[in-house]
Amino acid sequence: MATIKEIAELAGVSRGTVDRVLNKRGAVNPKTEAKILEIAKALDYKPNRAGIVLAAQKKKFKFGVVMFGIGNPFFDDVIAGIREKEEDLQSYNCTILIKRISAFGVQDQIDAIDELLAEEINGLAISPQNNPAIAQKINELYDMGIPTVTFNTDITGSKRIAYVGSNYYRCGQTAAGLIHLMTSGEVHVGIVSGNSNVLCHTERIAGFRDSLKEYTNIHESAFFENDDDDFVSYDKTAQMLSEHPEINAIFYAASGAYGGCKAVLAAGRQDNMKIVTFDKIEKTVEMIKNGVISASICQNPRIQGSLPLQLLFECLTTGEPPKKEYHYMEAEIRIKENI
Amino acid sequence: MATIKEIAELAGVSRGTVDRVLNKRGAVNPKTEAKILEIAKALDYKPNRAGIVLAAQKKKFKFGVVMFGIGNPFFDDVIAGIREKEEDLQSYNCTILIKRISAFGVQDQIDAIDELLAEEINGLAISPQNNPAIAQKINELYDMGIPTVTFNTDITGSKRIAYVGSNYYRCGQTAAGLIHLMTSGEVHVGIVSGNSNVLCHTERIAGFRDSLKEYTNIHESAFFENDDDDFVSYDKTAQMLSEHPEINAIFYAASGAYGGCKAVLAAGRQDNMKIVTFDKIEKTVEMIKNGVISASICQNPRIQGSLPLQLLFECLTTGEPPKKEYHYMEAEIRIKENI
DNA sequence: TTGTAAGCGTTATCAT
DNA sequence: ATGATAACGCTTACAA
Repeated sequence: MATIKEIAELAGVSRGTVDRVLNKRGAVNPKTEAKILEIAKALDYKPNRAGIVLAAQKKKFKFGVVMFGIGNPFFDDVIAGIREKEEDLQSYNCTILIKRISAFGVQDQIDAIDELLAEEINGLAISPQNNPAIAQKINELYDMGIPTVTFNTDITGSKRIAYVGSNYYRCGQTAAGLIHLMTSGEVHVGIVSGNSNVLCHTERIAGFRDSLKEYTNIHESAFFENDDDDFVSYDKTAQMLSEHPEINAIFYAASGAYGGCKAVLAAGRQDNMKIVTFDKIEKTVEMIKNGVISASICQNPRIQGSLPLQLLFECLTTGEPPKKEYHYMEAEIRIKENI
Repeated sequence: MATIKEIAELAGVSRGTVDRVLNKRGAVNPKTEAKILEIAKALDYKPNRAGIVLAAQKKKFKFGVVMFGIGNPFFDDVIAGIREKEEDLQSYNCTILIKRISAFGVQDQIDAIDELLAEEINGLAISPQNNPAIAQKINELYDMGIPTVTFNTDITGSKRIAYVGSNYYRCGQTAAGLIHLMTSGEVHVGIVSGNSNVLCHTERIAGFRDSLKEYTNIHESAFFENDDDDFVSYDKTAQMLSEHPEINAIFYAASGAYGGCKAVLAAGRQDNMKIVTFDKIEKTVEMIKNGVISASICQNPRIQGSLPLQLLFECLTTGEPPKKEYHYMEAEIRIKENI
C-alpha cells in the first residue's frame, strides 16, 4: 500500500507538496501536481486511516446530542447505543454531551443546540422537530463547519449530512404484510396512530394502507389517535372493540400498544385478534411472550444512537461527508421466538 | 484522556517502563510497577486505538479465509462481506487470501490451511468441518500465535478464539413460531432437511421440533432429506404431497426450497400452504414475491464474512482476544414487504 | 531493571 | 511554490 512518503520520493518532491495536491490545500505548480496525481493513481494510493485519525486527534473532538423522548423507553435504548459509542470514541480523544429534553417545543431544541454551541462542539447529532427554524439552525452550524446528522426522524430543507433511522413507510408496509400472512378470510383491521402531526406515525400508516390495496380481503374498520398514551389507548381501544365486533386485527403505529392490549384482554377478544406493534419495550415483550401481540417491528435503537456519532467522527477526521446520505435501519420482525 | 507519556512523567520514569508494566513485557521493579498501575488507574488510562493500530501496521498482517460452498449462492454474499472488509482493512496495510473449496472433504480443508500457512498468514477465518483433525490443526496454529475465528459453522474442541454465525437452534424455533402465527386450527407440517450429518440442519430441526411442543395443534406429518438438491427436493416434495393430502405447511431447513416450491405449484397446493425457508437467495426472493414462500429466516451473510476478519484484526493489533466468544447473527424474518 | 530513539502515516506550522 | 520538521500515541530494538 502506497504512502505519501513513497509518492513524494517517486515524484522527487517533499511530503508537504504531495499532501497539498492530494488534499487540495495551497497552490502547487501544475506540472508537479499532474505528476503527483499520476503517481498516486498508478500506485492506487489510499490514505491510511490510522495515520489520519492519529493526526486528527490533536483536536479532541466534542460531539453534542439533542433528543426528545424523556420517559419514552425506546430512547433509553438509543442512549445505550450512544454510551457504547462514547466508550469507543473515548480512545480517540472524543467527548460527548447529551441534551435530552422532555418538551416537544421547537424553542427547546434551539436552546439546547445553543447550549451545546457554547460548549464548542464540533459536530451535532439530533432527533429534530421537522421545523424550518431548526433547519435554519442546522444550516448555521453547517456554515460554521459543524456537521449535523439527524437520527430517528429527519428534517426537510436542511444541510444535515446524513440521516440514520427507520424507513417508516416500509415498516408500515411490512406490518400490512404480516397481517396478511397471519390471517385468512375476511379481515377487519383497526388502525391506531399517536398523533397526526408526528411524521413517523403518518408514514407508517401510509405504508400500511398502500400495502393493503394489494390484499383485497383486508378492510380498514376503524382509526383513532391515542396521543401515545396508554390510558387513552385503553379507553379508545375498548370503545373501538365494542363498536366494531368484526375487528380481528389491530395495527398500533405508535406507543400505547400496552394499554390497547389490556383493553383487548378485558374484552376477551385476544383469541381472535392479530396485533402488530412497533419497537421492543418491556411491556411489548411481555405482551409478545403471552401471545397477545403477534409481532413487533423493531428499528435497531442502539444503532440509531451509535451510528450518527460514528458518521460525525469519520466526517471530521477525513474531511469527507458520508458516502451514504440515508442510513436506514432494517425492519426487524420480532415474534415470541426471536425477541 | 491519559497517555503513556503523561503517566511516565507523573511516575518519574520513561515511557518504556510504563509500556512494560501496562503490557506485561519484561521485568520491572515491583515498587515502580505498583506506582505506575496506581497512576494509570487514577487517570483511567485507556490505550489509544489509533496509536496502537499505527504502530502495529509495520507488520502488514495477512489473513487467510477457508470456506466451502462453491456453487452455493448464500456464500456469494459471505464473500461480498469479506470483500467489503478487505477494502476497509487495506487502509491498515492488511491483505486477505481466500481459499474456496468445493469438496466437503476434511483433507481438502487441511490442505487449504497448509497452503495459507505457506503464505505466512497471521490469522485464519474458517467455516470448518466439525472434525477432530481440523480442530487439531487450529490448535497448532494457535500455538504458533496464529488466531482462528470460525464462521457460519463452529467446531468443537478447538482453540478458535471466536465464532461468528447463526444460532441455528433459535432459528428453528423462530420458524416454528412463524408457522404457529400464520395458521389456525389443525396444522400438518412437513419437515425437509438436507443431510442428517450437517449440524446446522439438525440444529434447526431440533429447535423447530422443541418449539412445536408448545403448539399442540401443529403436528409433524412427514420428514425427508433432499441432499440440498433442488431436483431431489422436487421429487420428494411431490411424493410427500401426494402421500399426505393433509399437509398445509412445510419447513425447509436446508437448501432445495426452490425445487420444493415448484412441486407445490405443480400439485396446485400453494393456496393452502405456508412455507418457511432459510436465507435470501435469488430463487427464494422470487418465491417470496409471488407468495409461495411466506417467510424466510436470514442470517446476515455479509456480517458473517466481515466480522471474523475484524475480530482477527483487533486481536492481532491489541493482543487481546475478543471479549465475546459467540457472535450470533439475529434471526431475521423476511417477508415480501421487507425482503 | 530502566532509558533512548526511531518509526508507523498523516497533518500543520514555519521557513525558504 | 516548496521543503523541513515536529507532533499525534504506541511499539520495539538497542543501549546503558
